Amino acid sequence: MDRQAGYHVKRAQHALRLSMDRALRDVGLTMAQYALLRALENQPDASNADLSRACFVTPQTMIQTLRGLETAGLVSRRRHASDRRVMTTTLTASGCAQLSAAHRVVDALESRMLTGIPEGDQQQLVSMLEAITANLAEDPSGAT
Amino acid sequence: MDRQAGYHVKRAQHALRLSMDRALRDVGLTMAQYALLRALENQPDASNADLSRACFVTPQTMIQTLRGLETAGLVSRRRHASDRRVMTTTLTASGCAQLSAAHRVVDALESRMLTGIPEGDQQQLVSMLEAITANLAEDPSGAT
DNA sequence: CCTATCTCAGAATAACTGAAATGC
DNA sequence: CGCATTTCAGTTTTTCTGAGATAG
Repeated sequence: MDRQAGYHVKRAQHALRLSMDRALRDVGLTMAQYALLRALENQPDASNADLSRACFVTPQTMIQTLRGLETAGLVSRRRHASDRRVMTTTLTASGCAQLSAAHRVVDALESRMLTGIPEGDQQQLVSMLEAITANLAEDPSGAT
Repeated sequence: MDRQAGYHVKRAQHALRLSMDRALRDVGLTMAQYALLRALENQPDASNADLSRACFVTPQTMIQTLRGLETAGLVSRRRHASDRRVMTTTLTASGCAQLSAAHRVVDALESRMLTGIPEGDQQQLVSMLEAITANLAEDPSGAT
């Protein structure tokens, strides 16, 4: 009867990813791009290092996404005022608009996803998922 | 306050995947190989087509995993008795042993993952994840 | 003839590791 | 000097799409 929860987490995430990919494609964004824009919304003027930490990818991976969005005109980058190592990133007007459009389709998807689950249960779901993530993060491989 | 549940599903699955990869590496299996072996345990003598459906990948993807396990001697394949198109796959003794070892580390991981979550809540978690998966599967793109 | 299965081959993806330049 | 940030370059991994052979 064991070995169920992990399977269902994977199943749910797989279904979510497929739906997200499809929904975001209509808006012209990939998952990685959307994640970046969301991170930037939460943390304006973030650096590449900030964004890669927020999205759990390496800076080398993040910068490719970043360049794609810069080329597309959704973000712009400039040198940090006081720390000249850093390139800060900001949403352009066009990027804001595209993010809003993405939010609409993602909110609709999230709403569909949670259909039939009472509000209180949804909060408990989030709590349990947070607990799972925290439990798994406790490194058992010995990084002191 | 919205757009939370999807994020947490992704976070949890990401943490789970990292932990699973590490745990299974000690046993000498990849996630894809473990998924295949589990599917085969649930459905002995499955065909490539069966396994690919069970694991939600294409037959072309599955056959590569299958060949890897065949070369490693964990599964063996032979022609189906009555339908000569089909190649059935079975666990070898070595495959059974390796799957058992994998079950041990995965069960331990699952147990760690669910630390502090009461039994009843765990069942509710599974129920909600099933609901989420079902809700997302309802195709809104117009396939009749 | 239509459908399902298996499999070869090539391509696109998405992430990684290594390494080097710059600045605090 | 040690550390953080950015970025170039190369690689690995995973999965996919296309195509074709075989069989029910």
